[in-house]
This record gives sequence, C-alpha cells and structure tokens, in this order.
Amino acid sequence: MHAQLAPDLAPDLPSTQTLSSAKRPRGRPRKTADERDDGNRRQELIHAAAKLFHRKGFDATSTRDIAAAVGMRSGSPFYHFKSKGALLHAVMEEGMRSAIERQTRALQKAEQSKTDARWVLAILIRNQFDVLLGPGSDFIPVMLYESRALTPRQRVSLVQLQGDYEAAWTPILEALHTAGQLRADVKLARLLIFGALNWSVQWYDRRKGASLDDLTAAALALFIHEA
Amino acid sequence: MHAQLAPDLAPDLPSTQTLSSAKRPRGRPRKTADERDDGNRRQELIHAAAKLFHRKGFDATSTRDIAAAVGMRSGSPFYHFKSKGALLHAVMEEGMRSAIERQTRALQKAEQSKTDARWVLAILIRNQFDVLLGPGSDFIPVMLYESRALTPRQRVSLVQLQGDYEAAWTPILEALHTAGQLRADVKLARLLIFGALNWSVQWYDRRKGASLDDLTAAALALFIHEA
DNA sequence: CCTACCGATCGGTAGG
DNA sequence: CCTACCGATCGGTAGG
Repeated sequence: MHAQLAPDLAPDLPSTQTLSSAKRPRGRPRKTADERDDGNRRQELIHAAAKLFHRKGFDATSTRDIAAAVGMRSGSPFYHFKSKGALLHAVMEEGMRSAIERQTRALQKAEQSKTDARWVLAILIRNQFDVLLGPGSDFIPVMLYESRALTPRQRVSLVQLQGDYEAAWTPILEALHTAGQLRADVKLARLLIFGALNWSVQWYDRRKGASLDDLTAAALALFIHEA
Repeated sequence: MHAQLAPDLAPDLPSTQTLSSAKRPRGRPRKTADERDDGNRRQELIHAAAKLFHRKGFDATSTRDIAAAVGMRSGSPFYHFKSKGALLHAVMEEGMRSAIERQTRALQKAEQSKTDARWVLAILIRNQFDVLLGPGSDFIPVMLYESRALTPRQRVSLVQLQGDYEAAWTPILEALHTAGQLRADVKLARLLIFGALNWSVQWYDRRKGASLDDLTAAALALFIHEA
C-alpha cells in the first residue's frame, strides 16, 4: 500500500531564486493584526498564475510553481483557492471583466467623436489587440487557450461574460453588412474575425516589425470593403 | 528514499472497456515470425495519440491512455517511440505531410480548369477547412495547439514543413493584392487569414449549421474585395 | 512487445 | 499562512 517511511528529504523548498529574485524581503515579515491584505495576496496569486499558465500552459504549471512565484510554500495557495481549477477560473474571470471594462471605456471615448461604424470597429479591434498582446496581457490568452481544463459549470459563467463582450460587436458588424462594407454572413464573419485576431497570440512578437496599430490597419483593410 | 514494499496491487490494467470495445480479439494473437507489421503498430499508436492529444491535450493524455487505446500494456509504446514527446512529434509530422500532399493534389486538379487567383484561393481555403475539420482531422489541430510541448529541435523540422505548406499561398495572395482584391499588407494578411481559418477548430460543430462549403464562401466574401 | 518495477512529481489536506 | 505529509499518477526502463 505504499508506506511512506521517512519525511521527504528535501521538502518543497522553492527552487532557489530562478525568476523575479527580489520579490520579497528575506525573512518574510509577519503581518501585524490590522494589516490584513487578504485581497492582495489573492490578487498576487491570480497574476502569477496568469503569467505561468500563459507561458507554460495549465497542465504544465504546478501549484508549487505558482506558490514560489509569490513567495509562498507549496500548500498555501489552497488557503486562498480550493483547487487549481478554481484558480484558473479566477484568472479567466478577472481577464474577462477587465477586457469588458476596457472595451466599454474605449467605446465611450469613441462616441464623443464620430459614430462612423468603420471607425467604431477600428476601436474594437485595436482594443482587442491590446488585450491580447499589450503589456500585462496574460489573462485573455489563458482564457482563450486553456478553457479545455474548465469544468462545465465553470465554463457557463465565462460564456456569459464572453457574450457581454461580443454584444458590442454584433450591431457594428450588422451596420457594416447593411452598408455593403462587410460582405460575409454576419455570424460567420464574427467568428472568422475573432479567429484572425485571437490567433495573433501565436505569432505576434512585440519586439519585431509591426505595431498594434499596424495590425489594426491590416485587419481593417482585410475585412472592410469599400462602400 | 521511498521504498516500494510490494508490487502494485492493480498494476496497469487497461481500464475495462471504455471506448472502442471490439478493437482486438480477446487473447491477443501471437505474431507468427513472417508477419512483421512493425509499421502498422507504429501507425496505430500515432493515430490513437493524435485522437487523444486532440481531445484532451498533450499534457492531460498519459502514455497509458494511448497504450490502452491500441490494446498495449503501459510500457510498450516506448518500444516504438523513445519518449512521449517523440510520439507527439510523429503525430505532427504525419499531419503536415498529409496536409501538404492533399493541398498539392487539390491544386493540381484546379490547374486543369481555371487559373483565376480567386478560384485557387477558394481551393486552398476549402482544403484547409477539410484538414482542420473534416473526418479524421486530429493531426493538424494537435500540431496547431500543442506545439508548446515540442523541444526546440523538434520545432525546426516542423517549421520547415509549415514553410512548404504556406509556400503555395504566398503567390496567390500577392496576385490578389496586385489585382486590388486583397487590400491589406500581404504578410500580415496571410497571418490573419490563417488565424481566421485555424480558429474554426475552437467553434465549428460538424452537426450544426454551416457546412465546410459555407465556411469557405464566408471566408472568401470576408477577405476578397471586388476588383 | 509484456512484466514488474522505480523515482519524481503533483494536487491537496490536517493541524497549528 | 506554514509544516509535514499522503495517495495517486506519470514517464520511462531492465530484462526477457
């Protein structure tokens, strides 16, 4: 039955200082009672998890990796999240809420100037590239490429948020279709367009060639026909 | 040091008959000496692995899953492949070779009729959807979505094949660009178009709504402008 | 190709 | 949140 005869010889020490060395001071400081930063530690875990899930994938990232990245011991993430899957879900939910918020803000700015449908689409596409490829953009890629690991229950709550996000796109695409500037079936066009944008996560390199504005211009030129 | 005191109580028996029950007869038949089907067993492993890697992902698929799917014991895949990663690489290589071959054949047929660039692009897109979504299409999705698990050395041999595959697209896209039917920068357009097509793996459902011809028509309408 | 394993690692937990 | 674990599983191997 697999008896454990002795304690592990080298138990769960965070592998000495690989990345982000000076993250926290040496003897990790005891919290004074009125310094509860519960939400903060939770947020730190979510951010570290997003980064690691993005770089290595969900299955290839251990909860020990995540703990080490924020200076915790291996068991401690489970004080904040009841499972690794719950942490994944939190990453995705946070990513979607933030993406929706940014999209809403971008659209508000747009309404103050022109209401040209083509221009609004440009805003939406540019914001999407930002969320996918901009600085700190680990959350949405994780959400796009790791959803297989979700439970069905977790998935529904995210599909809801995705619906909210996409809701802003449909009327614009329909307006462009009516104006003859978007020729394909609107529903399929939306799926194909999202694919074109989302796939950029696989090939875009910040340090090389094109800027996010270049990408936006290319996408518009590709999808939108002359009136 | 973790002593193993007794043999596993339930050692590696393929979990009783879940999928593909009648795969091989009960007492698996001993091979007579002149019935070497080495290549066959290897192919079976590659196909089973493609299916499982596609459905569950590389990390979430165990070599035991794969062995069980072809009626082998847990250690036996390593007689054919020196590692799980080598099996993944074999899946991808097989997928690319087959995709290139199908693309070449499709183009040969096309040349016999019209040489209209738009028509050739339709052939290429339709073939791509076939390879991504048609029957038996597990290989290319695995190659697209699991390449993170490859070693750098394995990756280069595949990038080469991908280059061969894409080589057929570039002159067509350039011709369409010159003719004013493709407005975006050709290099970015190619990446965006591939994204639109490849992403269909995430949402397309054989049993619902659109056919592969519908998808092809929508993609053409989306990307190609009037002359 | 099977038998019989091994060492490593992983998600998670009880108790403080 | 840490300490000190556990049971399960995994990729892989020696020997036939």
